[in-house]
Parts: sequence; C-alpha cells; structure tokens
Amino acid sequence: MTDKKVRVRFAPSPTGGLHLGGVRTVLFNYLFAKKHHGDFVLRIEDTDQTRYVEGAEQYILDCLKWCGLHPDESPVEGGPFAPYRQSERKCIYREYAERLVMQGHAYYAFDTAEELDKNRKEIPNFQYGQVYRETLRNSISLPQHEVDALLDAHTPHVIRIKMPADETVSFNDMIRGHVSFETNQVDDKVLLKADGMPTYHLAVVVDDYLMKISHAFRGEEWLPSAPVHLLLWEYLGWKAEMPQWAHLPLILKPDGHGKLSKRDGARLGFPVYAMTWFDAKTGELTPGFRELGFLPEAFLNLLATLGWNDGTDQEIFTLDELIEKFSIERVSKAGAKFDFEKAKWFNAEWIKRSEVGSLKPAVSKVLADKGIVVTDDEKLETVINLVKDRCVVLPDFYQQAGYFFEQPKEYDLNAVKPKWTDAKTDFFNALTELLSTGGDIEAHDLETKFKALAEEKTLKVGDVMLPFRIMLVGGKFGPHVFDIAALLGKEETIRRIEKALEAFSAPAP
RNA sequence: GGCCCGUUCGUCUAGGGGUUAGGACGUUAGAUUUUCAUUCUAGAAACAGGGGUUCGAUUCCCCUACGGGCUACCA
Repeated sequence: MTDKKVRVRFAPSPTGGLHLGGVRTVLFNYLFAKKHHGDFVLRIEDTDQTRYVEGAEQYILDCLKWCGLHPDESPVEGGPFAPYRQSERKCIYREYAERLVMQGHAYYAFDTAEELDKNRKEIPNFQYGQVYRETLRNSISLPQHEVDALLDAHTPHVIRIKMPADETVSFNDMIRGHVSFETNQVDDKVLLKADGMPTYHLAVVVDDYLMKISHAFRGEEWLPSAPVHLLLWEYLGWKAEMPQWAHLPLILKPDGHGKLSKRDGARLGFPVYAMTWFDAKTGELTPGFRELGFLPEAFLNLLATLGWNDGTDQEIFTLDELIEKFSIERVSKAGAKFDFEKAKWFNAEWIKRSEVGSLKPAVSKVLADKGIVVTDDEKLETVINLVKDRCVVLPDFYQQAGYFFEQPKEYDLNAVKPKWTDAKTDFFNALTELLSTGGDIEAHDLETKFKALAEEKTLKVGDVMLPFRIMLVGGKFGPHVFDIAALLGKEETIRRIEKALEAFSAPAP
C-alpha cells in the first residue's frame, strides 16, 4: 500500500503477568517487524491508575528478554518517540480530545458513575449513544451557558466520542478480510477520563499516529471497538496514515469454554504465564513456563504454531526461520484451544535437538538446585548427551542425570526385593570381585564379562540386569546400564553395588 | 438481549469446485531397546446442519445451529 517503514508495537498494560496470548501477540509483532526490516516498539499502556501493579512492567521486560524478543524502542531503551509510557504522555492527549470537541465529534459528559449504573440497571439495552445521548447530562443535551458553568466550576467530566448516525464503518483486516459495523450500534465511548487520563481508545490512536505505527496487531477482543478507532483516525485527520489492522484469534481454554485465563492454569495443571508471576498484593504465585523448565525456543515455537503455519508440514522452527517464513495473512481466523500435551512435545523436541553446550547452563542449574554441584565439565557434557532424549522439561534432568553425580537416595525395592535370592547376592559379590581386580570399566567389555558371570552362576542375565540398574540409578530408567557403569567408574560402581546389596538382602521390615 | 467474529479427526492444523481430505500432538497395536524413554512401522479418528449456485460442492452464497468476543471514566 505504502512504502513507509514497518513499525509495530506491543502495548500491554502493566496489570500482572504476561499470558500466553500476550506473548504470542509480541511474537507475531516481532516476527512481522523483523521480516520487513522494521521496528518493534514496546509501549506501556498504564492509563488506568487503579489497576496499576507494581513490578508488572519489569516483569514484561524480563519476559521479552527471556524470549529473546528485544524491542527496538521501549521505556528503558528509549527512542525517538519517547516517552513510551502513556502515564508520562498524559499531557498530550487532552489537546486531541478538545480538538474533537471543537469539531463536534466529541462532547463533554457530566454524568456520574452512579447515574450511569442506574440507567444500565433500569433500562434494558442501555447504551450511552444515539438513543439516550439527549436525555443525559452532556454538552449536547445541556444549553451552552450551563455547560460553561459546569466547566468553570470544575465539575468532574469526561469527553466522549459522538458516534455519527446511520453510517457504516468498514475496514480490511489483514487476517479477517472485510469487516464492517453500523455506527448506530456502537456507543459513545469515553475518550478522556475525569482524571485527565485518556482511555485506551484515544491513547492507542494518538500514540500509534505519533509513533508512526504502520501495522497494528492485537487480540480479537478489540474488534468491537475498532470502529471507534477508525473514526478517530478519520476525525483527527490522519486517515491516510492509519496502520493496517490485524486482529489475532484468541487462545481458548483446553476444556470448557472461553478464553484462556490464569485460573485455568491452576485448575488444569499447566502454566499460562511465560514466567512465574508473584503478586505482591495478594501474595499469589502463578507459575510460568520458564520455571517449569521450558526452553524459550520451544515456548516461542509452540506459540508460533498456535494459529499460524507456513503451509508445509514443518512444525519445528527456529526464531530465524520464523522470521523468514512468517506472514500475518497465514494466521488463522478461529480461536485455538491450548494443548499442554503438544506444548510438552515441542519442548522435548527442542531439548533433543539442542546442542549440549546450550543445554549445559540450564542443566547445571537444575542439578545445583537439588544440591548437586558439578565440577567435571566433560562428564556433564557426556551425561547430557546420554540422557537428553528422555527429558521433556528441564527438571527431568535431575532424575535422568542426577545419579551420575550422587548415589541413589532410595531404591525401587519393589522391583527387586520380592525376587531376591542368595544366588544373586553371590553373583554381585563375584561381580565386585571381578571389577576390583580389573582395570577401569569399558562398557562393552563389562557387558561381556557380566553375561559370562551370570552364565557361570547359572542365572538368567535378565534376572541380574535389572537389579544392577537399580543399584546404580535407583530405579527402572536411564540409558544402558553398562554405559552408566563406565561413566561412574570402577570405584563408584563397586561402592554402589555394595551399598545396594545391604538394602536388597536385608530382611523385609 | 444487542453487535461483531468464527466453525475440517479429541486437540493444533493443511487443503480447496472433481483428492484414497494430508500432517502433527494425543491414542491403539506391533518392532527395537534384557529398564524407562527415544526411534521405527501400522491403525482408529474430521469437512456442524439445511437450502441454493454448479455437470459436480467439504471448498462459493444464504439461513439455522453451535462456539467465541465485546457490550466500564479496564485494557
């Protein structure tokens, strides 16, 4: 349409944690910007002082950082259109609202919240608009001198847009195509609140204009107020510069109905926030994908494919691939139910495909949190390579890798004790004997010797293999036993056999 | 209630006037793995309903149903 520079923005209000849908909106904005060599702006929409939550802005910043979605302009980075916090831009909105009043596209309204509540309760389908406007207290219904008097007396008032009669407002949504509304059906939204702050409706239009935003992507919940925004762009005389709109489909609850909310996470047992969010006011802790052990790459990947695909069968994408292949037109129209099972699959897939080097810091941390300090870097790498195919989330590395660095704390006794015999004790004593006289363990060699010894003792290999595993790792899991033994080394393997033998052959309590 | 948006396997989706309607997650069965997981193979599983348009509709149009969103001096 125009060759103007692509500039997009993510404009959250700092009221709490960042939800899946929010991060996906960031992602789509970011991908679009990077694909078109444009700018990605972070603007904080903190115009509602009553809902402002301490720490929420920092949290949003941290989320973007964790995801690797860095804004080109933001409240902390600054930029040519600073400030990027709407509360700090308060003084600029009034001028535009007053201009609209001058032009007759907006008006002062003096009704109190109580009066309006009463109307909403008593009048079915009450709307502050076409039908009731004249009956309420505003600069359209009241004589000029009365309005002046009220204004002079500093009577609390708001400025509302005056929706025109009998017009059709329509636009072309990049995802949905042609969308249209009848102006008679939409109400006279408040533009400027009594405290002088703009509402979202005014602020978004003014700031998108001032910040030269070229494409505006937001959740589908904004679609009904789009006509207000469109009219504002027109009335303010900026129609030619209006961004292209795209309303993203919502992320829905996996089971019941409605859009996904923070409560669903607790109810269904999965995170809905990107990172854990602690609400200082309520003391409530809402878990996040990061803390649950998701890789940011996997998190982004699963979000990207929730409502978007490139038309091929590819499902695993790196950020660079997403940037290359993304197209807003290929975003689906319908809402998507969130599926945690598939989310976990993405993460497992990413862990499998990740290089040891990139996994190492995270795994070290998982182990350290459990009190295991790894000093042998080389061993850690070997271990990670050995077990990463069996981990779905990062904390799984504790179960899968922990026993390489510390003795099993407990044994799966049910798996061995009932079938334990003196012959087995004998076998393992012979094994330690054999081990201690030989050199260091080599996996293949040990396997051969182990099998030969079993035969010699007339035991089935299978009957001593599982106990051996449980001696070394504590449970029925992990890679090949002989690989484990080799990595553990001769001394440690012997130690573990001896220790376990006591537990296995002890009489049942 | 009003307005707006949507509807392909259980879930995420591809496709598009003529297809055996494809893939993925999950699921089932089998193989490999003397553990568990991975991996591999195979299977079950979908075009909401009704009218048009058309030689032919899952695909285009309309209606209905269902789902979702909005309906605050919240975003």
